[in-house]
Amino acid sequence: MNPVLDENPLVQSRLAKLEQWKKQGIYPFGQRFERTHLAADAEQEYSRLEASQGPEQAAHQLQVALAGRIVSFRAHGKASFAHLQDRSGRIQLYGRLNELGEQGYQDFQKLDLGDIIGVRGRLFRTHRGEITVQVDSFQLLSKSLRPLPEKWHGLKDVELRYRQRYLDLIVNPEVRQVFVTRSRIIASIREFLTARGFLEVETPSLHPIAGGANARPFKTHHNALDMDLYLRIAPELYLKRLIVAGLEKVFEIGKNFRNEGISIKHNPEYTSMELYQAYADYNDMMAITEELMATVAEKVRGTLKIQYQGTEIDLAPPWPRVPMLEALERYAGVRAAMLADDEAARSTAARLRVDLPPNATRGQVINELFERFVEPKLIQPVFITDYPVEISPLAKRKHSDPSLTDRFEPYIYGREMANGFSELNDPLDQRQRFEAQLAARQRGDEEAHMMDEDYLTALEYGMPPTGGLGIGVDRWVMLLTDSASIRDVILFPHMRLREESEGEEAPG
RNA sequence: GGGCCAUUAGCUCAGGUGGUAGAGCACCGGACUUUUAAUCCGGGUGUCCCGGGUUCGAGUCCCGGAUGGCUCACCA
Repeated sequence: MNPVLDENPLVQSRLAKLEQWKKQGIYPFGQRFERTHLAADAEQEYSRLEASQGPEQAAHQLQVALAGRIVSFRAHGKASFAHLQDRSGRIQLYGRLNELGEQGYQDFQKLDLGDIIGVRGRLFRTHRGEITVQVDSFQLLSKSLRPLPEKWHGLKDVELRYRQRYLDLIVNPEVRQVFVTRSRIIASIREFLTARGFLEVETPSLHPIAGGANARPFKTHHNALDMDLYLRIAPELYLKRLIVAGLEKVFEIGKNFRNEGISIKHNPEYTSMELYQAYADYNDMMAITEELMATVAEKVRGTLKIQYQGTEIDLAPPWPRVPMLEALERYAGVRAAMLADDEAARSTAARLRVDLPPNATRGQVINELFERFVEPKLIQPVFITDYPVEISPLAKRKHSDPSLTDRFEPYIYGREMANGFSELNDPLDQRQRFEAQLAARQRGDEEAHMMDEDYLTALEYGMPPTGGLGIGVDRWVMLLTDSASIRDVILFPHMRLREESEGEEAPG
């Protein structure tokens, strides 16, 4: 990434060619070009022609106009081969002196890897069997001034791949495939939900109060209003206002922003899908979760048995439902009796050498023990249910045990994939929960909720019993594209700013 | 933020114990009208991440810093 364009000799030679084109009266950053085919369509149509008319008859019959980037070039004296890449793939070009003429062929040889051209020609099949465009004419549509990464090894440097994703996408076809799959996943989600009567909505990203999740927000400022705002950490509380409004079935796919660490599983901005359904509960949400995830997997992978990082995951519903306390006993040997109250829970944690704040509640202990001992073991899809009320400030209490909630999270490959519950619609209980969160905040928990009076007002008008669900789309895409890092499924993952090369920091 | 590792040509990478920087691709010049990682002949194009230090001499050793990867902590 040399900011000074003309220092690099490779760039120098391309700039020289640029001048040559200009001298010939050809502006090297051209106009629109009318294509007749994409590379893949041209190949397909030619194959059909061969099948119907026979290979000899088909040759040089099909006229095409294609456009794309030159990604390989093999000169053979008075004839040259190249590959042209467009969004559908690559097709070979064959340019000869015979068709192009003296000047045309000279120009053809002046092309550099990376140049973007439009070609017109006729298809034929070479001796080696590759469908190829015999180029009759071409025009330079955009001159490339920088050399592309290596053609055989591609671009490996992870930092360059993320920082200059366009290069990654040009030279690494499997990367392009990941993002095509990502797009298909999101399209499938929309299709699935709209077919079931859900309304897609868009709620604000700038929140006066960051709510709907336990997370640290980014802060920003509105100048004209002279008002601090937060980038949303979840759309939840706005979507539930829409349930109060009577929209009944809504969903939103969008970005959340969390001011927290970056890791293989975390990007500061990430995509979530949240849905809310009036008159439903968390059992309905589990059903919709497994059905949605299975349907999308089937659509993009063609199977419910997918490979992830060498492990087979079977997404076929129904997935088992296991209450959290039961999971703790089954996977960690911790019985519910050992977690009877705050005191007992803390001493159990101490015995298991799990560090917790001295005033940790029973719910926090349960959550901590679960994450530590159970989560990594949940490889095949499973719903963990009945989360402690202390860590679920927006979920409805269980009828049978008010210390727990009607909440679930599906786990796959040891990862939390989603979060859903029967929504708390009792405004009085909700106020108490917020107050408990405020108390936690005062004790230094920066991720605890803020008081949201406006949301409470909405609840006070009456919200129907509602099931809600949030899915982390990026992690889902990781699973379905067998990607190890969240950065491999985000086009431009967050990267630190490069240090300016001038030595601005004081020596010693 | 802590720990470990990495950073050498446009790209992919080599460079025991300190002694004038290398290969493949790409690029430049030449040959070649069905090649495909084309081939053949000739050419190395460099801020060895940055800044100090040790040394007669540093890509290599020491210190500090930057960026990235993995990992731990926090989170989805």
